[in-house]
Amino acid sequence: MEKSNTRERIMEAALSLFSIKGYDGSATRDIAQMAEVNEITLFRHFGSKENLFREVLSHYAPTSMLSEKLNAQLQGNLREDLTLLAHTYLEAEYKNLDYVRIGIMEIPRNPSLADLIYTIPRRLEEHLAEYLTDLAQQQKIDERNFKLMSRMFYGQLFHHVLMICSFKDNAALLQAQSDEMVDTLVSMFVHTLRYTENEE
Amino acid sequence: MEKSNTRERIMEAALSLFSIKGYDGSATRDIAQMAEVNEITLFRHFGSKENLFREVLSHYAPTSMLSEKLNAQLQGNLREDLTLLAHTYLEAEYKNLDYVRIGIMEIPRNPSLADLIYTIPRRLEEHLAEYLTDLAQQQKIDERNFKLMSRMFYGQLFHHVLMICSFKDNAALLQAQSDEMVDTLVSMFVHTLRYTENEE
DNA sequence: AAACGTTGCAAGCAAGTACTTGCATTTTGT
DNA sequence: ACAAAATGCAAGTACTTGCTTGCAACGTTT
Repeated sequence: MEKSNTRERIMEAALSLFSIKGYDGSATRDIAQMAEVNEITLFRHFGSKENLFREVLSHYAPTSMLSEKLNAQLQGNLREDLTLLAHTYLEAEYKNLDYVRIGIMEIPRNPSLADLIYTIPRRLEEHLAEYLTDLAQQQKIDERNFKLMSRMFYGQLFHHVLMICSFKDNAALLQAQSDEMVDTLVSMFVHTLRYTENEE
Repeated sequence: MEKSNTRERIMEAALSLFSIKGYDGSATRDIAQMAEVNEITLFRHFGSKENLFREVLSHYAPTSMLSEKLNAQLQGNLREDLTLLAHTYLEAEYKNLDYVRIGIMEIPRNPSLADLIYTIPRRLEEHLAEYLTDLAQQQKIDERNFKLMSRMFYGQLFHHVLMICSFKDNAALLQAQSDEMVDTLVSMFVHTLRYTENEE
């Protein structure tokens, strides 16, 4: 095996550099050096810097089968389910911090990136909206604008991830407060939807 | 009067270009051209591109006397006050979209920028936390972690602004939904804090 | 051993970058 | 009206950028 991990090393270096210095700020020479590879090898593999950028994005793109996986685990208890959703989302995004930052930086240069970054939240939003609609039909919660509330739910979580991206120094501190934030967020939803916390 | 608005024009052009193409992506030539000024004039005024960048940031930095202004207008009615705070904040940030975008893009290049962008939210967070603490002492609302809740309040609003930055196309649509979002956000706080909506 | 694909090296090109110099021209303040 | 300050123009410097060419070394497969 071992068949040349060169390509992989280049892409990892590119992901890392792009996320720090942005597309324009990252020189192909520096990417190659970071990957411990000759610059020419980079071009032989990817043809152009723009190609490398695109391949990196698509390779590290969030697969987002999340909603399918989640459906199986939801129990019907609003508080527990929302907590599960929140933690699952945060965990997924923590692994993608570099990717998220690249997206945010390069959106103006390539607007279609916006759709890519927000792929996960988007799908999860729809998923949550459907879940809430179900609960409403069972008359367990009040009727509301569930699309909006779902967007707000994941918006709050995304904002938390963004803060961790932005303040790398205090990131540990913010991450430590994640649990309390999730608790509060979930509580707000539970209260607002007037969910009665019974067994069933 | 009229004493040469050249400097001003250059800074406006720089603000605009930086927010679209980022620091590295913006050529001094293009900035000068956009300002309808010779490139040399730019250097005579600012010395270097880096200097120009810094001057633009400090010049368009949010002054943020907001909290002082707001204190006078708060009535003691939680729902109305939160609504006022939210709309005031959103209005202020809408005017600073370029500034916000620059900050987000260039944070990795200059981490101290993070503090700058979040100046407004930070101060408002403290302000809101104090306000809620007051209400709690008057036993009008339940005791909670008000620092955290304040951060979440403005975090939600900031996220909304960020969406408008990112999706320039649907910006109008998102802006139209601002009011409903604020209503829902405020309602969540009112419900969660068990505020009894009486006269006083 | 032969053939092949992968990588490295030295050198360089064309274009773009921030920034400078010297001089002419316009605008402004007094 | 005159001096001073602000701006424009042409040309150019020193550097970086993405990217290419030609050739040699290495490892794997057959």
